[in-house]
Amino acid sequence: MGQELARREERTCRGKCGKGSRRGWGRVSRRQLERAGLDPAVAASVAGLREHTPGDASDGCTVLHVDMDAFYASVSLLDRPDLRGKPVIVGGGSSRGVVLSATYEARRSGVHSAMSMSRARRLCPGAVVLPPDPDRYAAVSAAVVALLTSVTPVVEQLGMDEAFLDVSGAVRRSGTPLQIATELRDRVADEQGITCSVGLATTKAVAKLASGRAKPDGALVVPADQVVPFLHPLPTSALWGVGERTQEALARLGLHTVGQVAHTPSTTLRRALGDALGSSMHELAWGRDPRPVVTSAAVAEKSAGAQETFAVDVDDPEVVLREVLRMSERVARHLRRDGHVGRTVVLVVRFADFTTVTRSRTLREATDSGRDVYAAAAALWAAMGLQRARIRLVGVRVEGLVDADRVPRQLRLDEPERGWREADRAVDAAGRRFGSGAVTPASLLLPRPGGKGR
DNA sequence: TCTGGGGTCCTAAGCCTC
DNA sequence: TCTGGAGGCTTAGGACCC
Repeated sequence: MGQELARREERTCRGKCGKGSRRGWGRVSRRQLERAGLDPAVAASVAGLREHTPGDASDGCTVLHVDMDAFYASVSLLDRPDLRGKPVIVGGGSSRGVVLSATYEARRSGVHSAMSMSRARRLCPGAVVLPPDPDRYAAVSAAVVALLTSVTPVVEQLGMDEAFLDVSGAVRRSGTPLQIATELRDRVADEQGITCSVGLATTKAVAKLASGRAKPDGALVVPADQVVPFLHPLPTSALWGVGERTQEALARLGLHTVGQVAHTPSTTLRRALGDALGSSMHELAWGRDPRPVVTSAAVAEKSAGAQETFAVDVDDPEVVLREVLRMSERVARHLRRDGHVGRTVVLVVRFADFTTVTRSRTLREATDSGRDVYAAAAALWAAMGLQRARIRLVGVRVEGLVDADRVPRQLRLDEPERGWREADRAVDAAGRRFGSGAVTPASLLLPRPGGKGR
C-alpha cells in the first residue's frame, strides 16, 4: 500500500500538470511549459490560459479527449519493469517493419511511431526492441474503456489508445469536467499501471489538441473564450485532417499557422483543398467543430480488409495468388466473426517502387465467404494482366458491409444441402477451439517467400 | 529515409437511368 | 425518337488517422 502511494505520488509530481497543479489550476509557468518541450509561442499561449484561469475553469468543457501515453510501449513495459526509464521501441521485427510505439526516452533520440525500424535503430542504437503483443494491448484497452464507460456511457473509442467522452450528463453526479478527468487519470494509473493525458474543451477537435499539449501524464483545459488564442499560434499541421500533403498545399498559399488559415477566405481554401476539406479547415481554425461524441457501438463498420507486405518483393504470380487467398480467408473470417457481409471486393497491389493500385468489383450478392472473396480478387488480379511485376504487398478489402441477418440469402437451384457456407462455419469453430489457422487451405501450407511463413 | 496494417472519407470520371 | 441534365452507382486513387 505504501509502495503504491509512493508510486502514485511520484507519477503525479512528474506530470506537467500533476495532482498539485490539477487542484491549483494556474500554477504552471511559461518556462515550465517550454522546458516540457512546447514551442515557446505555444507555451506562452497555454501558460496564459492557465495563469488567467481562476480556480476550475472547466465548466462547459464537457468534451474530454483521453489519450494513453505511449500506449503500446507502456503496456509492453508492464511485463518488463526492468526496462522502465530506458529507451524501448515496440515494432515489427522484420527488415520492413515500422515503429509501433516508443518510450519517451527513445523519443528523445528522434524515434517516433510509423518510422522504419532500420532508421529507429540507427537513431537510438541503445534502445531495447520489443515485439508487439496485440492480445495484451486489446485487454488493457478494453479495461480502460470499461473504466471510462463507468463515468459516462457516451464514449467514442478511436483505435486502442484514445477516446472521446461527453461528460455533460455526469457533472451533477461526479463533479466538474476537470475533477472527472483527474479521477479518470488516477484510476487508469492505479488500476492499469499506465498513464494518460486528457484534453478538456467544448469541441472534439480542441479537446484532442489539448490532450496532445498536455502529454505526458497531464491535463489541459481550454475554455471556450480561450480557444482562439490557443489555436491561432499553432502550426497548420495541428489541425485535424492536415497531413503532409495538405500542409504543403497550405504553405503554397503562404499559410503556416492556424491563425493564418482562419483569416483566409473559405472560398480560397475550398479552391485549394476541395470543398469538404477547405470548409472544414476554415471552421476548425476558428475552433468550430459540430461533430458530437458518438458512442462507438453506434458507429457501423463500413469495410474490412487484410493486407501484408512480403518480406522480399515477389514476381511469381503463383505466390501472389496464394497470398491473395490467405488475405481473402482472413477478411472473410473477420466478416463472419462480426456478423457482416459485403458486396464490393477490392484488390490492393503495391509494387516494388511503392506505387499502389486498387481494382474493385461489386458482386451481385453480399458475401462472407472466403471462397467468393478469393474468386473476385483472383479475377481482378488476372484482369490486371501483370506478367513478372515485382510486388511488395497485396491486400484484399470488402466494402459496403451490412449485417448478415439483414440480407436475405438467395438460394441457388444447384446449391448442395450442405455447402461452403457450412464448411466456413466448421472452420471457424475449429479455429475457436484450436487456434486460428487450425484448418487452412492446403496451398497456404507452403512456406512464404523470405521465410515469413505462418 | 525508404516507408505496416486497418480503417474512413473525399474527389473525380465514366456510365446508366429517368 | 432524340437530347440534355440531374442524380445515383461504380471504380480508382489519394490523403489522412490511429
